[in-house]
Amino acid sequence: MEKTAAAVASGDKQESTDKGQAIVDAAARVFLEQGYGAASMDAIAAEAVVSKQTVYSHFGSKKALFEAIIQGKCRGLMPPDLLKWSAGQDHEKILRLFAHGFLMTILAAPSTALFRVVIAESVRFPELAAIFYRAGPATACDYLAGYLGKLHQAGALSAPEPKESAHQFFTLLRGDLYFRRLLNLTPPPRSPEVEAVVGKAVSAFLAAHAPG
Amino acid sequence: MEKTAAAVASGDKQESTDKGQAIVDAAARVFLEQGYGAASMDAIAAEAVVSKQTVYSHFGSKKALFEAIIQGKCRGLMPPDLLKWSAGQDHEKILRLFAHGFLMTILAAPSTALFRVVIAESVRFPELAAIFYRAGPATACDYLAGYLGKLHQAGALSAPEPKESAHQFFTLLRGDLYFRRLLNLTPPPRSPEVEAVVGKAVSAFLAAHAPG
DNA sequence: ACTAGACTAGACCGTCCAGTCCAGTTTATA
DNA sequence: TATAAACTGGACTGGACGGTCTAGTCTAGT
Repeated sequence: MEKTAAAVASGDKQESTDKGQAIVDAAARVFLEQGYGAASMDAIAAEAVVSKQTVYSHFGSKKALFEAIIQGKCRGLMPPDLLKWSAGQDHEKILRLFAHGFLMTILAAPSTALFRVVIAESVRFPELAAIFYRAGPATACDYLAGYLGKLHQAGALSAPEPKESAHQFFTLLRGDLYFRRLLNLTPPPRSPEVEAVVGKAVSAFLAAHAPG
Repeated sequence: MEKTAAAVASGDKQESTDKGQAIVDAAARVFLEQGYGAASMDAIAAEAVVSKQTVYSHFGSKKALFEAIIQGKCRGLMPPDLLKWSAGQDHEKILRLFAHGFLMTILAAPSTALFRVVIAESVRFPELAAIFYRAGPATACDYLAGYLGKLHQAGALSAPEPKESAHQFFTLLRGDLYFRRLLNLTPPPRSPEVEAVVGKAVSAFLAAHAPG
């Protein structure tokens, strides 16, 4: 019972037990694949190879389980190493590398599945949408804005409002390919296709931020 | 019975009868508000002030009704007059006007509601996602590409690949505001906020397409 | 050996929903 | 006015689902 209460109260805690982790994994799979409404607790229990009662012991309700899963997935949205770059290098190259990693991440199946579910449930679960935004786009934007601010000070490019510029950078990356991906009209792209998008986006961004 | 068969066979036909139209309107409201799964046929019948049997006489099943509604909504996605512009004017001003109208349309409640539902059901109803894409983004893109092609020939800006450029224009418009709107984190914006987005987007676009 | 607590399998309850059926009523047309 | 079609309203079926309950098993610590 201790575990139950703890898990329900603070979704932050990692489910340490085998069963708990199995439930989390299974629920993530089922929810991201089928959405909140279509996912059944029976299906999740079966997927976790666990009795339904065990699911309810760990997470008191379908809603609580869903919120815990989505919050957990949001936490892992942005790979932290993606935003590490050393100063004093060719900034165009760095931007390209960063953009490539970012796009490959958000175009991959897990990210799009999560995004679709969050959008679909943004009316029923407004907090989850906010958590998603903060953990994903907002975080990435903050990091990039810091870097752009340094570039601006160094005179490498003109970005007097780094946050605005960072938003525009990500906006350029979320182009038609991302749009079609969201609508499930195209499978996760390979690196070369992403490279093409990155090239055009970075060029346009630098053109719009030419120094002087 | 004639109407029934016809309506089911070809979703293209307009529901001309009062009841038929009432069902279409009600279903659109309920589906866009609640999504496919959460919408019940009883609720739709009640909303249309019609018996459930009448709903089933016009549209044979929930799936058929949903597809007809979404297809109909997609058809009206892009206001046709939005893309009419006369030649020989200040092209920056024209682009701004066009962008403003486009953004106001896609940020309004009906468009975002439709988009959310289409994304949510893009796995269960892949054809609907394709129809949406063709009727909305693809159509708008084609029109703009035509205009950009003329501007390129006239030397007003450099757009050797008008379709690519058109995509980039729309991409710039679908910025952070659009993103937050999708996630239901912000209400439909007023004209001034949209104007600010348009200003930055058009500036960046023109900078990246400077002639010569 | 005893005990506490996690776990299982599955029956079970109440609810909701897609879709059917039907007896009776309205409406338009000939 | 006669007739056919559209429509109504509500009962009904069959099944799914969220959530609860119970009887009993397994395991670890004492």
